[in-house]
Amino acid sequence: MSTAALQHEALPASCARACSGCVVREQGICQALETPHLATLQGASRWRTLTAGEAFCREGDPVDRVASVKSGVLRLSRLLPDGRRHITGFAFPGDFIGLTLETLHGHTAEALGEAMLCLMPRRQFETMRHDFPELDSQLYTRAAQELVAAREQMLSLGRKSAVEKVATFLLEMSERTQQMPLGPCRAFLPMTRTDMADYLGLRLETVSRVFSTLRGAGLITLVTASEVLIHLPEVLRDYADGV
Amino acid sequence: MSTAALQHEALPASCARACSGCVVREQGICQALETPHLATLQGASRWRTLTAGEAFCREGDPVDRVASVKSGVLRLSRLLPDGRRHITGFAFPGDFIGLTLETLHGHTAEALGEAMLCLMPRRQFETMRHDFPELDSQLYTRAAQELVAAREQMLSLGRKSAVEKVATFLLEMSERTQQMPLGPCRAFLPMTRTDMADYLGLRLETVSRVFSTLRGAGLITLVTASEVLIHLPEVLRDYADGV
DNA sequence: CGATCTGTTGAAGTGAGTCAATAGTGGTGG
DNA sequence: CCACCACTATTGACTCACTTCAACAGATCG
Repeated sequence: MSTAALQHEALPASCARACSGCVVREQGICQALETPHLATLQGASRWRTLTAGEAFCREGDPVDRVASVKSGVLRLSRLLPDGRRHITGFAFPGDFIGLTLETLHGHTAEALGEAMLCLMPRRQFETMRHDFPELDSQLYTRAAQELVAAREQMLSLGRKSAVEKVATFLLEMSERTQQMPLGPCRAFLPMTRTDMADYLGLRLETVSRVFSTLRGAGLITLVTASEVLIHLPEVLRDYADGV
Repeated sequence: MSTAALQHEALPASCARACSGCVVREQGICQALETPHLATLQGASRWRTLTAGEAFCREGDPVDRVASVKSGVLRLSRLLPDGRRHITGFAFPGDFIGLTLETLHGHTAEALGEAMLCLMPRRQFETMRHDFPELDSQLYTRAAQELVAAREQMLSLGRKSAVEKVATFLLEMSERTQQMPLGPCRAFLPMTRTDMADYLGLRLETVSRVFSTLRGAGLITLVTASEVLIHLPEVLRDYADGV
């Protein structure tokens, strides 16, 4: 995944529309389709750009389109009646929205910055699943991965301290956004402190305090509020596991 | 699901072994297979009885068999290095173990009481997935459901109070174990207070205190420590959602 | 350059945790 | 049949990690 895709720098116009040249072709669920079938996919899909904060869907909306993230990042959230919010996850380029087969959206999906989606009507999605059974195999694999990630997050939410949660989160974000495997480990944080808090089951002040603690311990440096250098990933890993 | 299956009363010998007469045929993933294919399934699968506390697999074990729960209940848990435990979920009759396609088990699966599993070697499972693509469709559907449940649990772990967590849990257990839709709502709790606590991100003392609170509020009665009558399910629902 | 949003830090409060004592419950064998 | 033991659940008193409330500091932008 490129920094360009993450931060939604304009995609080259030359590859626009063509599924064969799609920037997330390798990561997307559409990778399951043989090249000859891409024409079908291409005919069924449309692009849409979301501005910062704009919602692709809201909790309770009927699911009439599924989507693949081409660039940018979305936050997936749920609300309790009194307004408490929980962020279930973040959708990065290559991630698929609509995996859960619900008829009503279980989550609100909002763009953190500018983002681009590749959309397909749900009806057409179901038709393609029917016509190309290899899609279900791909969707299953993806759902299984999401399930593993969800359970990892449950462990964090249920049994980890604030420091452990934030350390875990930084390593997770570093894995999902890193483009330079060598050199100092870097994490790009496209979300606010409130978003992180709602993802980790903490308050924004607590997240901020933990950042300061980790900074004080020499484990990280905040280049900007949304970019972190991880100096000692192994030690941070120990923090994350409570060692 | 019958009380017999939940509590693992002996299954009738007459239907033993035959997939066509399997007690969880309607719930299991094998429902995707047409009756003529059941012979293949039957040849590949074996039964195994677990005694109370016995493990089907431990975290880190290689996944060399997948399993379908025929009777009894299993707890699926993970450990942090210092011994803190989190229970990710409970597997009831009809549930499938091995959905996540990992090569190493991410969880320990232990029987709460006596339990019976229908086992299949992983290799054979992969062969069947290849030979019968409709299985992947079924597995995908199941994984999608599990994902929805996992995200619901994340909301609970991340943003709900102790009372809300326990109320949510009681309603969930009532749904999964109830056999009498009419009359007073009943929940069977085959796990200990410690198990509930490790599932909800609480301590066993807190779970116990919340039970007393709900009892005091007239919402529930504890018939035994592991059987609850829910007198006012709608009010309990409000408690669960923090209303 | 002021307005607004986001992030940081401090001081005080609280929900759940910890430690500890007691009370049920179920199984075993004398 | 009941006395005993081991295990599980309940309840109380005290503590603490995280929250809440509040003030302030940076960043971003029209």
